Amino acid sequence: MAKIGIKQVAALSGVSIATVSRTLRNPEIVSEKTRQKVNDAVKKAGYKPNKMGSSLRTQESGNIVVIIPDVTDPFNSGIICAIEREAQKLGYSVLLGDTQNDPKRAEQYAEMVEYGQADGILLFSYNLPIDVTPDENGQVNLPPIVNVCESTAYENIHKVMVDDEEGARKATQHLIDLGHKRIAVITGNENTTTNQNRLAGYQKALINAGIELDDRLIMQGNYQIDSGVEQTKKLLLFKDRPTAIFCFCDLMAMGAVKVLHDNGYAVPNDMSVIGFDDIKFAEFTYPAISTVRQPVDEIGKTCMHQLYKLLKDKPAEQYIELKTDLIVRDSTGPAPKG
Amino acid sequence: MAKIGIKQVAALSGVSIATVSRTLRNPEIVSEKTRQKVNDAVKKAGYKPNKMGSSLRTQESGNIVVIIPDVTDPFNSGIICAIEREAQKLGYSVLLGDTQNDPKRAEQYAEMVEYGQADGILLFSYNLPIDVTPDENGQVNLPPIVNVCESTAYENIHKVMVDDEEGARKATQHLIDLGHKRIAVITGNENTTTNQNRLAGYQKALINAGIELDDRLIMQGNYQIDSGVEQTKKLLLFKDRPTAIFCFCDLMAMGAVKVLHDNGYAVPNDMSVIGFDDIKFAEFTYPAISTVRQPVDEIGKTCMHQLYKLLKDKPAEQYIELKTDLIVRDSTGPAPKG
DNA sequence: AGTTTTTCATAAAACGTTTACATAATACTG
DNA sequence: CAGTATTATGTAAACGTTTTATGAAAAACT
Repeated sequence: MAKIGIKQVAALSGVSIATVSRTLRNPEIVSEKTRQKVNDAVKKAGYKPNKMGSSLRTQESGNIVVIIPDVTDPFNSGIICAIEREAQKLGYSVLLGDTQNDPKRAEQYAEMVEYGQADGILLFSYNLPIDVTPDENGQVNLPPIVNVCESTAYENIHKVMVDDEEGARKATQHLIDLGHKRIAVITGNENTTTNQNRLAGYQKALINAGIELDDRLIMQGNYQIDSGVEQTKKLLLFKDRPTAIFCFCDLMAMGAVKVLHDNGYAVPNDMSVIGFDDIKFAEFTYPAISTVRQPVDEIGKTCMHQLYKLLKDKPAEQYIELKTDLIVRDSTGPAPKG
Repeated sequence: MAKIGIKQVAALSGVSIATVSRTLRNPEIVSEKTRQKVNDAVKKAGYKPNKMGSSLRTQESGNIVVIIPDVTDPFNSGIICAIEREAQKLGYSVLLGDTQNDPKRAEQYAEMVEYGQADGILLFSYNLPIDVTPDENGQVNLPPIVNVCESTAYENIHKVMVDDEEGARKATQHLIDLGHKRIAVITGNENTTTNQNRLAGYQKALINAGIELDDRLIMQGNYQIDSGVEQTKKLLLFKDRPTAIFCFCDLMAMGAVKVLHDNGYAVPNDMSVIGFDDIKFAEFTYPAISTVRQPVDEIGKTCMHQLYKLLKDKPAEQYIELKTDLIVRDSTGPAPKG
């Protein structure tokens, strides 16, 4: 069984290969009659246009690569899922670029566009895996790339962000409203912009409420569940324990709740816990975790659309900021008396 | 700035393009001297070989597509992560094929190899998205594909499976050993092979222990967390409640534990719960969930290696079965007296 | 009928590689 | 040193498309 390419289809339908190609890509410019013939032949032969051939010719791979630290994180996998759905609608395939937090790997993935393996990049990271030193003409030539959630220092790049500061402010305010005064945080990785913004939001809320900042209540986590566990343990050792813990992601909140339970604390009666992200299972833990919802589907959809515009040389907003929602569930409650 | 291709590098280093290509792909067959020249030119020009060009010529995309129902499931994302790591080592990129449980999409992803967009398939599904009706010569020509975890009915295909039956048997036996007699299960999607095998394991363990089967204790779940919630609620309505629940995945176990807590049951004192998979956060819930560990990294690694063999026309084992481990944590305990 | 316009199809030239084959250069043999 | 084996390079033909000229045929005007 000889391999069937466009040539075979052309022969079968008695037209030139150019006509076959046109029938498939620009049906409207070929006459009804020949279109029919060609389509029949395509179907009969079971012709599948070779992607590499067309990619080579059009100089478009039809792929995008999403560079993300860890697919295993439920927040990330939620985003990826949303992206993929949207990418497919727009005719793109997604290459997975799980970096495992390794900048080297991020660079390798980013290079995919230089190699023509991908047309654009969706970047979830605060460090830029591409070179932005200007060339002799002072021009930086960026690949189509949109920076999502985590912001790189490089300004001149399209971004889709979440209002982390406001989100954190709302969470903190929620705790304050419940009467909490000693509110600890377990942060994410120190250098991430999400972390910095959330921290700012937390501090602003406290200041705003006239609560003195206490750096001892700022525990350094890393967005991973174990750090939620570790840091909570440390907090419990304090003589003047906090009455509430704001974790910068739900995963750490899960870890916190776990430690609290393990040590006989009731949540929220003895200690309130609030997370961030609203991952899928936040509502299925016990108690259901109060959190700040990030609009995962919207993030995925938006960043893919932004990238699409760049890919198609259409104008795209330089900066888009999405809003969060405070989701109050059962892990936050009034501050214990005394 | 003209685009730099192999031609420019050839010109720059004063050799033919063939030599450049050889220097890059088969350095050993080109003389030390010219190799030097070429490599210098490559570096100076910042040459990045175009993937589409080479793919077209070699008829290899260098991509594999992993077809999986839902990246958002922590078990799945764990696997994907493992696969990706291994794929990279072997020089392959991974295209994400999240089907959202839609067979249509699975077929589309599978077609990627017909279109030359991917070289092989890693399939996590019990229905086959490719056509296996024999041609005129009675031959089926399969793409390079390995079927993982979930088994399709089609025998003549390479598989990497987990011993689900034994895993389920061990879990059930563990409960039996703790004195439980009324052991409910919350199953996965009815048609999946994993589900059938786990069910078989459960039943065999019971029979083996001389415990009468009670179909009312078999609750139909779907591997999603909400179904753990729903089905557990139903179980609690029974006059003769079970004393233990075996959930066919950890997610459903989380749901079960949640419902139990919400309704005032202590786990494991009033009711034991055991899961399956050992997803990353199983140990961080409260109580930490006892479960049957699937060797996620090994699964990912093994199936990728198997696929690699197929891709390189090397002999590959038709069937590989990996073992599970019983992980006893805190959600299972002795059956309540009386 | 002759001219212009429109529509449709073709031939051929890319796209950027790799590689079979041919040739040139070098090393080895007796 | 001629003759042969070996090694290193170059030439040119693929790989499977899309698309730009280009031309032929058909349709629409004088």
